[in-house]
Amino acid sequence: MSLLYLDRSVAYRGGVTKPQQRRRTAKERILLAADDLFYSEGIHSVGIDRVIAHAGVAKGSLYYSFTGKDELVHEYLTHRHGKWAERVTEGIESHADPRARVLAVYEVLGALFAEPDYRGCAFMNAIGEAAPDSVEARAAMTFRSWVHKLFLDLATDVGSAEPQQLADTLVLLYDGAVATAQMDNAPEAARTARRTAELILDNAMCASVEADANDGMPSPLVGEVSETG
Amino acid sequence: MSLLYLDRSVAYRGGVTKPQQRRRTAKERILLAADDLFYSEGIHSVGIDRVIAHAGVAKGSLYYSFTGKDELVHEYLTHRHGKWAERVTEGIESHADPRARVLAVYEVLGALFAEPDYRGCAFMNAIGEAAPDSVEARAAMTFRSWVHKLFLDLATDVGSAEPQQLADTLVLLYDGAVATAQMDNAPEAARTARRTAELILDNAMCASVEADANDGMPSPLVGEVSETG
DNA sequence: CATTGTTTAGACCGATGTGTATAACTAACA
DNA sequence: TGTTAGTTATACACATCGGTCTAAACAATG
Repeated sequence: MSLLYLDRSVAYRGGVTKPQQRRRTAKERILLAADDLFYSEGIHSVGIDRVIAHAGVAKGSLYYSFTGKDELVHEYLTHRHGKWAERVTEGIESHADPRARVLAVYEVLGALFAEPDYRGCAFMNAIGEAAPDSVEARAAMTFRSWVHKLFLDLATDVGSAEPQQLADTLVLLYDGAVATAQMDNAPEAARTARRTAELILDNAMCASVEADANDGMPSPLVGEVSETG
Repeated sequence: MSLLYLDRSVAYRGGVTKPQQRRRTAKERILLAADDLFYSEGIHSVGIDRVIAHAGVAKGSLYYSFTGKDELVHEYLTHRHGKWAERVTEGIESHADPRARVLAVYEVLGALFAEPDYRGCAFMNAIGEAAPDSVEARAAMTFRSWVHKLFLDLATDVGSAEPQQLADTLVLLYDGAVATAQMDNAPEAARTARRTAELILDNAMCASVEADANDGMPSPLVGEVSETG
């Protein structure tokens, strides 16, 4: 099939002036295909034969570009992480008010949930089918660190008295929205999370004011709760 | 190995007077092994050879008791559903006050998260690695219906003005706790969820009172929120 | 005792899994 | 022009997958 190669030659040269038009590298196409299939069907459910078929690429190209499926999985997850972080950051940076910046995260979530092929958090899904010390688990840990830092920074900027506690709650609302949206196919979970976040923010502010006024007396929000477990 | 059969004969007879001591049926042991392995390592990651080895049972016994892996997966999930529903119901029924009954769910969650082998929601994990129209997806739908009915009933009993909206939020907190606890290995997520639920309940009650007082004016909780997605 | 339902061990099947090997071709570049 | 990196097609090795089959042993019951 010299036609394919002709196509490719055009693509390679075009990269200098119009990089977005060039034919994708085999590695890129493999990663795109893996992203598509792993996310929509699960990592263990998709064999490399499916991946290369979907990418329109020879098996040799996969093992030329990646050491094996593990590395492909790792790059799939880091790719997901990067794209999502970029998207969330964009949403946050479009607002100046600290409170609006917090709520922006749930609005980005809402947009994500509305996408027809939304199938939950890639890291959550990956962890659910992987061993504790796997590539998936490690990538998920990195992702979670990012999530926590994100919300802790936002909670700090918002001026909460207990930024860590506020951040924990915001993370919980984030995870809840993600999980509910997936399991119930319910994009409106983002709204529910956002609405609850507003309530939490109001109360966190209120609590800090109360704490100032009450001279250190623990507010209801901060007070210890009896837990059975 | 006649020893094995001797063992089994003792077990079978003992069933009448001391049913808890009898040797388990092959089917029971298979289901237990499947429950253990599927939950801790994922369904696709565990082959039937692993299951029968873990159960200490011959392969023929599996296909004598189940039509195939699909049926085993189905029974694994319905078994999980039943056990969890029982546990939650117990926790709820130990309280009379409607508000305490709601919070009891998050206390049961806290106890679950504290178990050393907690690895998230079996249905969430199953869905994450399964096709949209699979056995897993169907079992998950049934489970989710139960979850929603649970919280809608609780929200109604608590006397909220908008029980459906309250229920949606409680479900989101439930899912958030489950997901956060798994991904961060953070059992304290149950507390965070419980604390937030208390806040929501206060506000829901407050809102209904306000609604009565304000003669139909929408309270902040009920008001529409601008959503981007 | 004979029957019936349950369980075992193990051989076996075809399909699919990841990964390797080879030989040829293309494209870019020195 | 020759070299090298990237890519293709294909065959193959080897393990594991879900599942079938058989022959035999055991257990409970009538």
